[in-house]
Amino acid sequence: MDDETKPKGQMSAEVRRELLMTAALEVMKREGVAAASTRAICEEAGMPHGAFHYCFGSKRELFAAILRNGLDVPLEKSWILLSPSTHPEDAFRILLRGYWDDVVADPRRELVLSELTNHALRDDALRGLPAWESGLYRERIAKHLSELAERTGSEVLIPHTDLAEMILSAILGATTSWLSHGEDETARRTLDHFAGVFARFIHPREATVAADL
Amino acid sequence: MDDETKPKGQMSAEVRRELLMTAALEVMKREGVAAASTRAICEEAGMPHGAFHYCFGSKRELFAAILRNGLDVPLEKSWILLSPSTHPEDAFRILLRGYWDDVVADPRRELVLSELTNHALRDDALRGLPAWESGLYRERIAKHLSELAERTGSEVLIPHTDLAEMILSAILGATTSWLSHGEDETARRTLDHFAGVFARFIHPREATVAADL
DNA sequence: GTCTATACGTGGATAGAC
DNA sequence: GTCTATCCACGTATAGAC
Repeated sequence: MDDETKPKGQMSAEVRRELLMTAALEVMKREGVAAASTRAICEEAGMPHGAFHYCFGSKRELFAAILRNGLDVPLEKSWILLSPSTHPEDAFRILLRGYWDDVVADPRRELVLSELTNHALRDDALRGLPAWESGLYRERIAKHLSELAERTGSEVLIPHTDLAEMILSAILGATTSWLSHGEDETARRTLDHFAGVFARFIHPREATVAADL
Repeated sequence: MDDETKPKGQMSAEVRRELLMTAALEVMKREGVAAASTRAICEEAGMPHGAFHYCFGSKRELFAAILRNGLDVPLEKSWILLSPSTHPEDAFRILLRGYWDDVVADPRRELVLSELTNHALRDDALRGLPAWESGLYRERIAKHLSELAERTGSEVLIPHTDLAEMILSAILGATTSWLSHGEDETARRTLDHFAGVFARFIHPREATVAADL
């Protein structure tokens, strides 16, 4: 039962940091980022309040750790679902629906993501993290677009990063809007519309060109 | 100079409420919603702290008043710019660029809008306001779409509210993404791409149909 | 390393003087 | 109506006992 060699309820600061981070996210989802005080987080983690400050130098460090860890892995899973034979028309629909499944599976998470991003943007020491994360996602999507185009022998009509940013914006916007109005069906329909739109940016390459191989 | 009949620095509670609301927005833009304490707001407005609680019963009431007042008037101005002869192709570009001009004219405002919405979503007494505002905007856009279609003798290929929601999502998403990465050119390009996309949902009606009139 | 106790500031809200 | 003084809960962070 005891996978630690330490005598009592002792555990490495490393483990404690993990516990505090997950506890923090739990509190944030339940009561909001503003309510996630160091006291509330420690209580959630079952630790005394004093534990906090020998795991993290300050609350800001905890925020930085959470943001750096990456909160969501948008789309990453769903790209894998695409088989080489998948039509671009269907590809984006599968992709956005996969994303939406993740959202409805844990809706509060999206609100936390927005709150955390806003929080970071207001803090000089954290302001860089949203930009970094945003760029990371865009690059990933752009890379997947290249692979998709190559696999299906198609070409993307605009720069890959442009389409990636559009996809990111559409996802983000539909989700944000849904947080406000709460209409599941509307969000689903909006994403489906966008899927159709994005597919039109993927154009099958001429057969004659393919023959060059 | 004195447009008040009251003897001293006296002013109606009505006026004070207005002053507090604008002061609150000022503080929020400068330091964030979280930093907008009743004390900070009163200081900004040049009032003593005690003034707050005979203008608003609670801080929540101030938030409700601000949210109900409507923070942004998205697109509303720009629709007017469209002349009857404007091609749908150009219409959306004019529209989204007009929106973006407003954003860059006062960038902090968008961050505040996001913060305020998140705040409201966490408060049982305020949760309804974002939904109400969201629905209002969608309706307005849908109405303008109808007018645009009628004026140009075109038809919209999907339900007007569907396209309205897409426009709203695209705007919201592009703005939110821009708040993170801060790249003005990227945002502008993204919105232009979306403008082109939306135009394809507007289809000129058959000349033969128009002849029916 | 671990945790208790505490320091110190700030928040929203109110009582009561003017 | 207007404002001062104050209450009390809660925030981050630290000092120091174990």
